[in-house]
Amino acid sequence: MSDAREKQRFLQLLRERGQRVTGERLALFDEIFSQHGHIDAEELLAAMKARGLKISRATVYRNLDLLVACGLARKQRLERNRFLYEHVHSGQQHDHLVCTGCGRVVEFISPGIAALQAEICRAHGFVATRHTLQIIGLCNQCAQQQPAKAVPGGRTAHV
Amino acid sequence: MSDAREKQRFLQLLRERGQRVTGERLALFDEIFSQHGHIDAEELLAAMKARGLKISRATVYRNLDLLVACGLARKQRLERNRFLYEHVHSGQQHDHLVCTGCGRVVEFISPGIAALQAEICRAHGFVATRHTLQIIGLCNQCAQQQPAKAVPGGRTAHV
DNA sequence: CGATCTTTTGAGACTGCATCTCAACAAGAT
DNA sequence: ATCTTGTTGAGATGCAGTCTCAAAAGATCG
Repeated sequence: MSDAREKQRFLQLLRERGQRVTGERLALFDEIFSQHGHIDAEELLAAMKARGLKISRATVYRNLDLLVACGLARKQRLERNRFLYEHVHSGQQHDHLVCTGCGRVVEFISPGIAALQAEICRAHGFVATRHTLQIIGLCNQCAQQQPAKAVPGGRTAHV
Repeated sequence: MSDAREKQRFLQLLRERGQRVTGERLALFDEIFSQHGHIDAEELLAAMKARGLKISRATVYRNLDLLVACGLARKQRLERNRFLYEHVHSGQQHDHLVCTGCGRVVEFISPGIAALQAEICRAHGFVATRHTLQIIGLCNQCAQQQPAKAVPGGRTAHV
């Protein structure tokens, strides 16, 4: 766990901002940094309650936003109706492959795409603060299970 | 207006699917194809009501999804809490620069990025059906108005 | 054209995620 | 220990989107 470093930074940022170090904040920090990947606010809330912590929904949402504001977490809207949060590791911004079959989310990093993005911004005089890139489709396994991916025709569900 | 061609296609698709050609569907089609850019469902509903059409929220949502299923429109989740819809022009998939200052959305196309994405999918054995790429930041004008973009520090709003 | 069958619509209830409210609480300063 | 002020919790509220079901309107056929 090299989270200690991040935690120090968190405490420091709180002090700089004149904000308080509360049990809830530390617990939330621990929870999100113990997660290996992405998690949404409701899951986080449930996980914390499951391990006996008393914390309210409002506090979870508030402090997730706080972590984001501190640059310690990232908030992304993926498919469907939810934000996903993930703790920031080493400042590397990455992008996502989202499988519509199993819901799995795989990260990837592409310096080439990043470079092209920078170029596009330059061309438009646009000052980027961040970006989100998701490639939606089927992962290896799911693609094999549904080989004949017919046109979503007929009177079947409107996805 | 080269929408006539698209409209024929829409009518044809409806028949193929055994679905009905209703006044509401045609009206919605006209509305979204008369829009030059992106629009969300609520705006669309409001716009249609404003011009005296009687149509319900449920119908708007249902038929937007239908247009998407027909490949005539695209649905994207951008920032904040809304889906944006846009009619598909010439099948060109494009990406978006989203200005947090004025809310403007500018489209761009980058074959280079598309190629890199394809490569990434290949490397992961991922079968992509689509993607969304947004670059969030400040457009030319807004960037000049807020030159000293300080760190979002202090006790100001948690964005 | 009118009867019939089936899809579609509309109004409003409902859902789920997220935010807001405000009194009670607790962290940090003195 | 006390005081000040940021923070919390419970529930209300907001909002986008979905669902329900009876009524209305396409399509089909005689």
